[in-house]
Amino acid sequence: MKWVDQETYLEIFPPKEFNFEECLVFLGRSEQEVLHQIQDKHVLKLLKIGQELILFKIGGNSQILRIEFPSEVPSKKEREQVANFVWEWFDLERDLTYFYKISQSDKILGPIVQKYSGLRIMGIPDLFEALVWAIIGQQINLTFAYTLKKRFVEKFGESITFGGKTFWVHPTFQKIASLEVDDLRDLQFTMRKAEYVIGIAKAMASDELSKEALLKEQDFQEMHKSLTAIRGVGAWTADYVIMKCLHHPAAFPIADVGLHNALKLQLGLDRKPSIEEIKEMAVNWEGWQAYATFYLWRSLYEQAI
DNA sequence: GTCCAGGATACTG
DNA sequence: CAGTATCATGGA
Repeated sequence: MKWVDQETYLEIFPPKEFNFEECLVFLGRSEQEVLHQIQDKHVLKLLKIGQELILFKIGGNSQILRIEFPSEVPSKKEREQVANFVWEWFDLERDLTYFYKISQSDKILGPIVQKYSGLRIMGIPDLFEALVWAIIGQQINLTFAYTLKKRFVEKFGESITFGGKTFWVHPTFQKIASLEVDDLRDLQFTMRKAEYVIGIAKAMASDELSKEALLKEQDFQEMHKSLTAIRGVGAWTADYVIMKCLHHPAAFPIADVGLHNALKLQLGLDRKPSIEEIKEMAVNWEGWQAYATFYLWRSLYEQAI
């Protein structure tokens, strides 16, 4: 991680192939997002480190990210954790050279990689948050998924209010582990989704499930197997979490409806491609399926504007 | 009113 | 073991 602690603010130096504005576009895709806010080309986010709630604001360009603390400057140790979080959130450890190289000769990826050059997979570093978001999003439209997430966060998360705006952190698994199914059904979770989310919270509270343990597995197949062993986590959810939280670039949520729609649009098809057809399109994406998927999602978002 | 949503599981034959 | 029903609600 390349960064400098300037005491009252931080500077982070991303690798090449980075475009802050492209990342901002993705972060700003929903009006209903509650876990960060976009204001005047800056992102504001609240993070809980230990017992402290830390509000920070990111601005920048392709060369540098500058992180400020509008409310209160945290301790040196906390500042380092904020820098670590941002580094992971923007997937800055990843070298995209090879992805861009294989994209050049790819009919599908070529145009979109050029168009959205510098976009990085915006992650969900918190495992519980990643799993909950994936489960909420199963088989419902994204607008409704955001509505459910907002209710969930505002009911069980923590917040601070600063400058007339309220900032939220995602509920902890410790808190959700103590809930009953009806607590989530009240928010219009389905019975099954309520059970899945509470079950996962309990597994994490008892340390049967943790990000550290999953990352130690090192092998993509093993991670996938461990995740799909969890009730409520099928292949799509496992790939989504491996992509957004465990940062494995070969994760491929191939059954994703958004992916299907993006491919249909890019190729001008009159129907969505089949799984088999997608496998053929993706032969040259080997090792980079997660980035291919993320860029295709990005192409879909622009269409919605 | 109809169809489909960033799927997964339980049930059925 | 493969196909089918069910979940539950919103948006187009």
